[in-house]
Parts: sequence; structure tokens; C-alpha cells
Amino acid sequence: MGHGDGRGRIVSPADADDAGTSILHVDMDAFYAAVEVLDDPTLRGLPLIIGAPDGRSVVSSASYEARRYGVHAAMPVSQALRLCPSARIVPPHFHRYHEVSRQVMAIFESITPLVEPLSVDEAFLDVRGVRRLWGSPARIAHLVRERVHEEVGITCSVGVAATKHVAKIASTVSKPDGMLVVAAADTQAFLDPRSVRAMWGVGPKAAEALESRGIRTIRDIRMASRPMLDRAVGPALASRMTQLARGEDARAVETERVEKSIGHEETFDADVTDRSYLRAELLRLADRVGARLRRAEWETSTVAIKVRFDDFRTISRSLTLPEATAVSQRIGEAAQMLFDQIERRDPVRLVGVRAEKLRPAGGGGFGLWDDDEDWRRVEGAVDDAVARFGSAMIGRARHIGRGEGRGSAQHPKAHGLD
DNA sequence: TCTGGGGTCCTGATCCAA
DNA sequence: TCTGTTGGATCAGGACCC
Repeated sequence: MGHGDGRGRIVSPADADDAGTSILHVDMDAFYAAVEVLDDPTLRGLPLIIGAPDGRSVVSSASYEARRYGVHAAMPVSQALRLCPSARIVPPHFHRYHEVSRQVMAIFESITPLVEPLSVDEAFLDVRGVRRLWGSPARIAHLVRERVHEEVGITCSVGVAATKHVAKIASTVSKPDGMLVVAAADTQAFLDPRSVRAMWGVGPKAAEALESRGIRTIRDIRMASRPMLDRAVGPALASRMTQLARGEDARAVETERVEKSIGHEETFDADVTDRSYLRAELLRLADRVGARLRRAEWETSTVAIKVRFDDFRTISRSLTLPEATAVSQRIGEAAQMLFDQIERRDPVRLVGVRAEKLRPAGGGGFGLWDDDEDWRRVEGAVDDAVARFGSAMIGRARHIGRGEGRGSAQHPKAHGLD
């Protein structure tokens, strides 16, 4: 039995029992590495690590040959190289991955209009309405695998099930280059013995909280009392887990997805103490954020920054603007303003800028390219708040303590400053 | 050993207005 | 007018996903 780690392979036959199923989860196998091999066949069969060769980068993807040494995504490249010294480091070519991704998604869309891309290398397909055209879900899964292999030259794994959650687990189990069909009637038997860690939304922390209470499998979740689960992982996750553990997952395949935030961040090769350099970096990141907002014809009403210090402690600060904007300069100045309120002066390893609370441009606010008057109003409102409440009240750092009016001064409107 | 970058969602604290 | 309650908005932090 496979574990999605390259040690085994499961391929359900095209005439497998797929009663009650209609959802496919398609996941490319070691996608970035596969694209690199596609473009340079001499890399085939080698342990590959996709990641920047220097600095503080982590593994973006690893070929199955490298995974056998324990290398996995998100691991520092330096550590990966210790585990697998013979690995070839290949710098990522994200543009190319997106190009290949578009090819793959086009194949999906030629089979069914109901395609929900989850990321560059995976998607859900709802095939309910196209059975008369292509056959049963299991047959369609075969077709997808065949076409991706023939037309693009890479392999993928497919899970076929009655729900998204089960289809996703099924594709993971069948990896690499596999396919697994879980008929609706077999859902519970399929889920029950699996580790809680296999569930969508259960990461290391939640798994630890569950396992410390003796809850190790999905069956254990099904049998556990709700109050106990609530205490372990919080009511929201407990509720979701309980439903998913029973095989209940009413989420439809959504073809439309609206972005809720746009951000950029950067980890420096070496920690930075120079405040003016950091302020300039914030401006540069804000420039990229603004450019993306304008390209997408969005504007933002909340600017947030993230600062990670040398000890990896990370803080964030955000500011709601009196008026939405997509002007980089305004986003940058808000980011700098937030940064200036942070009192901690330790070396910084990362800064980031994010635009939140997005809305279509021109939706009731001022236009994208109004003159500076509007921005002067933003600054004026914040300056006014600083004058009234003191700078420490604006974007107050957590270490100063709560309960002293944090928040109120961040909403100029709430104080009639607008 | 030393931990990216792009996101989403949840939680708890706090403030404010009804 | 004063006080208490409640729900929405906002903010900060963190878990999680790929």
C-alpha cells in the first residue's frame, strides 16, 4: 500500500466500483521537480531539490529520489543537503511552473467546466454532468491521467470519491502516479483507520493536541465527545473535523475564487538593523503590492506589515485607511508609519507588506489616481490620532500589554477624525 | 540545524454603539 | 442620566495549506 511518499503505487482499474462518486482530486507528482526534468531530461532519476542554492532558502519541492533520503518541502536547503549530499539543487522557475499548470488546467477544463484549482499543481473536478460524454468517474480519472501524461509529459495522481475531503486523501494515498477510487459506500471504512494527521486542517499542533488525549485515528475523532474535541482544538476545527470524520462534506467544487489579500514579503540573506534600509524595503514591497492591486483592479482599505526578528519572533501591525487605495505610495507610507511605531530595535530577518480587505476599484471610494489630497487626509487623520492618543496607541505592540485602548486610535472614523 | 513566500481561517482581546 | 449587555468591527497572533 502506498503512502504518497514514493514507496508504493495504487492504481484502481477503470471499471472500479465508483458508485456515488463524482469528485476527482488531481495532484501533480513532485510538480516543480517534474517540470525541471521535462525541460532537462538529463535530470531524470536524480535526487533533485528545488530551492535557492544559497542564503536561507527552503526546499520548494523534491523529486521522489531525494524524498527517499528524508528530504521534504519546507525543509531548509542546508538541512536537505546534509541528508542527501548527492542531490542536485535546482533554482525554482515559477514562471515555467505556472505555464505548465495552465496547460494541465486546460486539459481539466476540456473534460468538465467544473474545475477548482487549489494551487499551481492540484485541482478538484466535478464530473457529475459529463458522465454521458466521458464515462464513469473512474474512467474519467483514467482519461485525465492519460492525457496529462501524453500531452504534458508529467504524471499525476487522482483521488475519486463522493466528497472533496475523501478525494483529496485518496489522491495522497495513491501517490505517485496512481489513482484510487473510494465508492460512497466505502467512505467510512476508508477514513476510519487513517491518522488524524491525514485530515484537512489538522497540522502538527492540532495532531499533538489530539494525540495527547489518545485520539490518533479518524475513527477516534468520530467516537470522541464534542466537548473534549472543543477543548483540544477549538470549536471551529472540532466541528469541521467531526463532520469530515463522518464522511460529511457538502462543499461544492467552486470555479470562482476571490482573492482576499495580496502581499509580499522578503527574508534577508543577513539580518538587518539599518532602519532606513528597512523602511526602503517596505516601500519597495508596497510598490509590488500596489502594482498587483491595480493590475487586478482592486483597492485596499487595510494595510498590514509583518516584521520577523532575528529570534524568529514575528509581529504584525495593521492600519485601516480612511479611504481605500491602490496607490503604491500610499500603501508604502502606511507601511512605514506602522513600522515606525514598533519599538523593538533588534535585527530584522524579514519584512512584509500585505493589502487586506480588498474590493473592486472605484467602488464608492475615490479613484485610483486621485491627487495627493486624499493621502494627505489619511496622514492628517493618523497624525491627529497620534497627537491625541500618543504614538504608542497607534499599532500598539503586544508587549506593551492589552486593555489600554488599543484599536480605538486606529480607527480615525470612530473618533470623528475623518 | 535553522526555519521561504504566497495565502486562508480562527481565536482572543478590545472598543464602540445600540 | 447612568449602568450593563451584546454584537460588530478591528487588530494581533498563530495554525495551516501548497
